[in-house]
Amino acid sequence: MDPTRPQMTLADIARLAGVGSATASRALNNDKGVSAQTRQRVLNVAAQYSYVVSPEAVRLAKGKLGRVAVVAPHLSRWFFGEMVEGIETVFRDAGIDVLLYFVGSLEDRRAFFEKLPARRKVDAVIVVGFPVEEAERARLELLNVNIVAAGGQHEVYPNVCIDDYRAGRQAMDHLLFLGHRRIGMIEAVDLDQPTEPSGRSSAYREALKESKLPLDPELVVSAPWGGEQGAQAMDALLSLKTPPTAVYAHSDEVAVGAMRSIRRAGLRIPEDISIVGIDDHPVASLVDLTTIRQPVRSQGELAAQMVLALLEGKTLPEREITVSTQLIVRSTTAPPRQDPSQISS
Amino acid sequence: MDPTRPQMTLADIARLAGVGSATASRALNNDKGVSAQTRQRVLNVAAQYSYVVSPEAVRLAKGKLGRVAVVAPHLSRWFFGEMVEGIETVFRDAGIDVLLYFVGSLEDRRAFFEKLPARRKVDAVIVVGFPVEEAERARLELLNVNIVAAGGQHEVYPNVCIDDYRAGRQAMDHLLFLGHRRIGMIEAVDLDQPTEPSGRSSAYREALKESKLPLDPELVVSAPWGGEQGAQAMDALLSLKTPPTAVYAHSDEVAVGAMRSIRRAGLRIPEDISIVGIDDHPVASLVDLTTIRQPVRSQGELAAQMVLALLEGKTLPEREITVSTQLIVRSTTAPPRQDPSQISS
DNA sequence: CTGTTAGCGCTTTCAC
DNA sequence: GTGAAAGCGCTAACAG
Repeated sequence: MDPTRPQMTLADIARLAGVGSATASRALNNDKGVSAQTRQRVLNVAAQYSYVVSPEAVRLAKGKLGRVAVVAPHLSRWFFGEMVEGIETVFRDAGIDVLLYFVGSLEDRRAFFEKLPARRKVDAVIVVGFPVEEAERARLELLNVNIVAAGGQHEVYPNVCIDDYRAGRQAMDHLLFLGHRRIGMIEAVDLDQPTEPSGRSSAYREALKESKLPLDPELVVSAPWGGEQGAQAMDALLSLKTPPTAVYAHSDEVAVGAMRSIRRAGLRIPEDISIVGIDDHPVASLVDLTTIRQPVRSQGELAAQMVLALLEGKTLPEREITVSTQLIVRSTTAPPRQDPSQISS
Repeated sequence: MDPTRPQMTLADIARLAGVGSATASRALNNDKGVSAQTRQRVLNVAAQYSYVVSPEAVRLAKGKLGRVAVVAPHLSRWFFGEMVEGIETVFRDAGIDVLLYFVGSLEDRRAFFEKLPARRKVDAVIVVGFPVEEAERARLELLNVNIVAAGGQHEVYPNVCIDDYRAGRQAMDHLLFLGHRRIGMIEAVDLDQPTEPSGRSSAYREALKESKLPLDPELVVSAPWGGEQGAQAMDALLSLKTPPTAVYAHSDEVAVGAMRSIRRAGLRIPEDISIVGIDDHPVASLVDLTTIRQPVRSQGELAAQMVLALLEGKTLPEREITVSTQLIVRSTTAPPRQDPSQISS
């Protein structure tokens, strides 16, 4: 418990084993050029004193850090936690340490890119779930290391993500196929982070256009990620003269919030209103929410593997990996009750 | 992007500024004993080349790591993510780096304590949300650093957590006050981690005893944390000859799963069955779940602050901080419909 | 105030 | 095969 650690040094071990420190080093590192005998002797002594090398010194001496930074704007939300789990697992197995940087607020984020606390501490960085801005990229350059994006698509860096447009279309096409003609959308935005126009939004417009349906602006509302916000957004939709018969939410968390609003308004799901989300968050199956599933943990794993490859000096076979999404039909979607044309006419 | 970073060294800056490296060091570190002029000159040169010190070298030289390890068995679950957010925030503000170790499976956990990857890399470690076992404690000793437990009560290490017994009693007393006499409990266990008997369970027994109610073993079921598991456990409870009129779940996630089972069984909440959870997970308010709220993020912050204090050599005013919990009544609990005495008689 | 000189603990030539 | 010695980049005495 003594913070001032009186650790043994390589030199100690070497002396105890009766060899030079160079030999001790070689023995401990499994380097070749040491007789089996000598090596064993060193190993024994090391074990006896439960000696471990000082990672700091090793790094100083060989110039490699063996560490990577993971930067995430959230940790308590399932998507991000799951992503980080995937990342950590891969790096741990590769013997690389993960330095975690949580940039929850805009302020945190600014501070991170301004101060670059990871400078000279990591061999690479993975940004999780948010698009890096122009100015931030310039700062990141200073790190002079490889950057990979996970879950927040990015043209500039190698990345792994889903096809947001496609996911959105899967959701919309499902609703359209069921016969819905008046569909609302709850766009997710992140108040604490700069948001870029998402394929999830354009999917809505394109789908309507292809179905020759009008784009009614009042059917589109924005809400920060999160259930409560989704609930509020839904309230707005419900207060319209002609509420939608179905709602497409950008995330399950938002969708679940919306469901509460619908129920509180005395309406039934899916009889009166259908709703579909994106993610297949664990809660989705618990509330029987129809959704578009995306594999999150594997996105994290893939991103970490990309970093590993980059670190080994390999060239990535593909700078961009898109993992596929899948419609999961549960019980929050059904055909509209009455012919929507009657409503609008 | 070149992994072989041709960084400038302190010596370079010193030469460029026309001073000795010691002076340069002092200037950069804001140490006193440097004339404003000289300091400015050094600072200018450093800025010009956007120089930053090598943390590795600094640490080697001064023997402090400035890093702490956070060990968590989950990251994708709200409780853990929230906890880590709190921890990270405090350490970041203190200029300390967080090394993240995710020990999701029993195997990971064993490997962590066996290999102690954090050895000589951190000044302290925070274990999040799980009790450290005897044997593991012995291994941890080898790290020779301060250990603090967050969210998983622990008699051995300084820690911050809630009073599980009290939380359980708040839940049980609420149900009893409403008039329930036949109350089921869904105990949470962690299959992937060794579980210790929880105050949340004894609270159930004590509450019944105090109310002079019988302890019916079939009313107690165990389930791993998680909604699906909670749902299954609830199914078991529903299949009893005389199902409970109320259920006390050890966590909200489990409770939400249970709610699905209840609804699928065609029963209404709270008319037919009441249910209460623990946590006040974000989803709780979305499904109007009555629960016992615990402040999670602040537990993380407090734990980190304890570490900070320990690192400064201070003695902790209290080795154990208990944060309080609070009953949040929403709409999943109500008095039982019929006099329970009629059922049991 | 500032420069010189040792290390910090390990890896890595380069001789032996 | 093995050891001696020179760093890796910085900090911390110790002189000036």
